[in-house]
Amino acid sequence: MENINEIEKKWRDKWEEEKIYKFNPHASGEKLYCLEMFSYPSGANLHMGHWWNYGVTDSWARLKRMQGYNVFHPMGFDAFGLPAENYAIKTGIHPEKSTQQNIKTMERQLKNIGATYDWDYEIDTSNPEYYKWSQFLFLEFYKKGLAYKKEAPVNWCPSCNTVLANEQVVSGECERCAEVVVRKKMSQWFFKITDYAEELLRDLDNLDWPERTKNLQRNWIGKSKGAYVVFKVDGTDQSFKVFTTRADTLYGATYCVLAPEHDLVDLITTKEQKNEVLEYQKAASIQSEIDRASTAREKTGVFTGSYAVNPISNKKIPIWIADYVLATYGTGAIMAVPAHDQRDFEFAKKFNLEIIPVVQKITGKTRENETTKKSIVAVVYNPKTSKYLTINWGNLGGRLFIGGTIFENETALECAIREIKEETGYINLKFMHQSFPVNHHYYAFNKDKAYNIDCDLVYFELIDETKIDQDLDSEEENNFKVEWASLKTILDEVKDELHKTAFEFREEKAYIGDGIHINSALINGLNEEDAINEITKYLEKKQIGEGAINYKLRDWLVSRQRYWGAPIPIIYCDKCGMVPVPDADLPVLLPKDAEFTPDGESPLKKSKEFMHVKCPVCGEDAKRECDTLDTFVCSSWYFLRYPDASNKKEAFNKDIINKILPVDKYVGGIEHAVMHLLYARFFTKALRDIGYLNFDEPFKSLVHQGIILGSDGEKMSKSRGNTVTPDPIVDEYGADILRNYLMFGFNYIDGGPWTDDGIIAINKFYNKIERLVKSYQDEIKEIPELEKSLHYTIKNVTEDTTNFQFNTAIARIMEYTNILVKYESKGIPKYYIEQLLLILAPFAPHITEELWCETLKNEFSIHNQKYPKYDETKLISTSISIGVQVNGKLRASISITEDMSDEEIKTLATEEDNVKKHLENKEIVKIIIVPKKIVSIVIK
RNA sequence: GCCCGAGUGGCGGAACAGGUAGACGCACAGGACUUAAAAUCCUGCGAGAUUUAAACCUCGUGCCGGUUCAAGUCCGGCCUCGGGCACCA
Repeated sequence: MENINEIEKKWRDKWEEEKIYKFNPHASGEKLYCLEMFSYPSGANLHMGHWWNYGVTDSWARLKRMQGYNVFHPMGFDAFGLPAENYAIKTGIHPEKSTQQNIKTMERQLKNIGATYDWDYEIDTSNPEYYKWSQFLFLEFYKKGLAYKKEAPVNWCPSCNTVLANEQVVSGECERCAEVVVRKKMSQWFFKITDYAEELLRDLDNLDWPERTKNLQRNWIGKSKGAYVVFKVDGTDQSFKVFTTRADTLYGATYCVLAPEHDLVDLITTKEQKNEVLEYQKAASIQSEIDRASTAREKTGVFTGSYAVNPISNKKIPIWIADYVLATYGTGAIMAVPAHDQRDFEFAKKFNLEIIPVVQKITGKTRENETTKKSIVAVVYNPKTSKYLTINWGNLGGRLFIGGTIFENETALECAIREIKEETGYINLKFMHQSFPVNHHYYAFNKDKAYNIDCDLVYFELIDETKIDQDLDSEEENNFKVEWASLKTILDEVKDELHKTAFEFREEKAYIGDGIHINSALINGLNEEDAINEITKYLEKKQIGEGAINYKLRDWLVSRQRYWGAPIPIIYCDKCGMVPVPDADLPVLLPKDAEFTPDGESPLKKSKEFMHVKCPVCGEDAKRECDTLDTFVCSSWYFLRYPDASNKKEAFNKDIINKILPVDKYVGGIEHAVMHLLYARFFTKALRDIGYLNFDEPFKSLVHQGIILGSDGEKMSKSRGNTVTPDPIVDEYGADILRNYLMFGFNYIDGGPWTDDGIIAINKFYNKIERLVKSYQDEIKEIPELEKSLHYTIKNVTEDTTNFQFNTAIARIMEYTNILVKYESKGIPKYYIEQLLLILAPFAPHITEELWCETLKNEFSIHNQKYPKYDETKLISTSISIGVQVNGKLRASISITEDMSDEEIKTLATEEDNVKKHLENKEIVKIIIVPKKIVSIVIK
């Protein structure tokens, strides 16, 4: 289109002037709250991601709007945050100034998209009118005990000079700047999100959210079921609680481990161990999270000198401290069961602690009247050839390792050596280790006997090939071959469950599977589930433990040592202690004169005027809290403010928001899965409980747009130099063309690498439409082909757009357009042109408005028209082409009518030349007719 | 290690509930119009065999197997890539 930029501007001005997108809460039509995640007002122009998120979702909202929904579609800015502050440090320009400038720029840019936002509801989280209410809600939480201050080990980002929430630490690095996070003990503000762990988890089930996002949250909340067990410290009054998911293994707990930060450590460490313990604690405290969390690292730890008492076996067991136990999960202390936990196993091996197996793996099937005996399976490895010694029994039992029955007065090891010698002749063996025994059940056909055997697994390495004669009995003599087998051969050919287990256990490790309990007086013979129940019952009866649930989710750390955020409205008074700022004194304004020097201290602390305050209770001199709120706090409730954005008396009016919320469609990136999206859910639930809201979830339906990558398939970034800016495209082709290209060229959920190729195609498509519109005829005439195609198009475009499948929606419009082209020379009745424009209106708001008003001379505005509806009866075709399969292979296609009987269809299908050919000399077994889909003929 | 998601032409991507794989478009090739080019329009376009040509045939949705008249789609076992969590007791 000529002068596209002018045309687009003309209509945007007109829309604004006529206020056609003004939201009226009282208008008729079902309410529909469509929201895109708001963005940070960066100084630069909009990037492709903004167009992708905002432009495309706007088309969705437009379609709903034309369908008669009363759509609420606001926009605003998440304006607090580090970039503005860092910019201030660099340039000396105050964050407020740069932020306001950026917001101006961005508003202008956003308007160029041509979206349906009602700017009267705009939000700026850095505006005192807004953050006053962020502070108010903080105090509401404080008054309900949902906000508290606590000294705790917290995540510190040395580059951002502030603490971070757990959610903002990504693989041990700062989410924002990728600096390695360190652990610091500090007094900080938290929100009690953990109170809602269970509800946050449970309510996920009923949300119309992408499954993977729900999974991310489930994972993050990390529920696990288990039990608390109390351990007494031997010879003292002290005791400590541990959390375990395997209470059934309590008899196997041979030591305990406390986190180095555990409060009890100082109290129970003996004099002799004091130095070592202190040193270890110090070393642990300066470690980065990455180092500490590495599973690859060798286990370290120190003995405290004290002993605990195993509450069920009453055995004295040593108490150690080790950094593989985390202070922040469970109780910060564990009972160690080295036989059945890999970490404990590694630790016990290294420090020579006792290992007692209490769960025995079962292989084979149990039968009645079993004879018990003891036996071994021996695995011999030849390191020179990397092969294992096996016996190939052929049809009698396949490939096995060496097995045999233990004689009286013989140990498992002796038995293994004897059997290897007898069966294979090898005598120079190095004993490696013996693993936990297995309980094996089998039936011997030759003896007609069932066995229940206790089987020890013994492992050797071959020293050399020295061999003596085998000592075989007559039965064995001709029935097996001794063979060295490779790893692959063993994995392929050893089928026996016991021998497979023997091979699996060749590496020394803990056995974490199910089985029957042994060495466990109360629960011997039980499986894991029953044993856990029994032990939990026992603990509860004796009042030394109880069933319990634990979550990985930690409380949300909300205070930040930065300037550009909402000040935390708390006052510290020597006399009265911690005092909330009275509601009437809100907002606590950010001081203009703060210094931003990033030295780890809160900048607000340096403003004397700010810090100094009179205590609201006693009137004495007091000090303000100098930390600010995490920007995620401000973005956790913005969707509640939008519908009542200019309310000066309250954060939001209950009646208004309970009508417009929850958000019906929320669109934004998946990167917020366990930050914003989790926090917002928490806020909603907390505010519901405080009495403000009557709904449980903020976002009923959620869509994540994929990511538009650079043409190299990598994420767009300045440093990679692969960014594509929208501006030149908008200048050349206009906003509608860019929006449509984004919709058509990618799957919205997937995104993908950018290419320029398709833009010209979309431009051509709209040129074609412009030409078609100009060729309209005033006559009124129904053209059956167009009629059918039109309704098919309406149906598909409506459905696909509703599902965010814009690419296929546009494909269907292209099909309709291609059919219109066929009629171009004959002249197309105006009706079919109008319908085309109406269908297109949500996708190309400017172009369709221009053609609607200027070319067709219709009344302004196309966007106030009703979206076309399809008529099911128009979709019925006189004839349908369906396939004919013979034995599953497509052989022909036939044309049928809706009213044809099955018999007629059969006749038609079998008389098709090519079908006939395939039926020659064959017998028809059956013919399956799937209505309107396919005919399938089965022959013999 | 655990939990997700994805693998379809040269490319972006379609295929709704197991029913004619490759819609729509890009790129490419051929043609029409034109003095010429652009624009536009028409035709072809998964691979292979055969053929003067067409019909037609075989193979084909990461790999191996299974269920079914029929599998991109369902089931079992892998491979590769991407994402999340990760010493969570």
